[in-house]
Amino acid sequence: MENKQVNEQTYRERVYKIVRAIPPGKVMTYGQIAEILGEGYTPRTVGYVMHAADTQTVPWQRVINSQGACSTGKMMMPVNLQQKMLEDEGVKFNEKGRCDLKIYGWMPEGFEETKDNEEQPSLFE
DNA sequence: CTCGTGACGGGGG
DNA sequence: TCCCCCGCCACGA
Repeated sequence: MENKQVNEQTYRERVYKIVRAIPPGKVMTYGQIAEILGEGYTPRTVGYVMHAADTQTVPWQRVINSQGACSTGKMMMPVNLQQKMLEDEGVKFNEKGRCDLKIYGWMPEGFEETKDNEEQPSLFE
């Protein structure tokens, strides 16, 4: 392709692509996404990117912080909105507004912590 | 070009 | 468990 813009996914779109792949009832953390995308990405920047996400085409509610809680705060809408949307998908939160990442946490195939397996380049890079 | 900001994370007390 | 501090990097002013 001569037009590089087409082939070159923008910094943000790489994040969105992963978010769109998260199945309902599952969640991912900012740090996890940053780690999958590799160098150049940090939890901070992933959050920044999510801030500008198109809420109509990206399941933004499935991205939460490493504590298992919604970090949306009160900046955009009722804090409960994100949590409520997730609960509607079957994610259970405790009184402190946290869910169990060991249960609801999700990762694209081929990334399962690579215990004794080598690192896989990634299907999202 | 520089500066500040932010949907974060992890370590330490 | 909670609170504080520091590092991280894209992006707008």
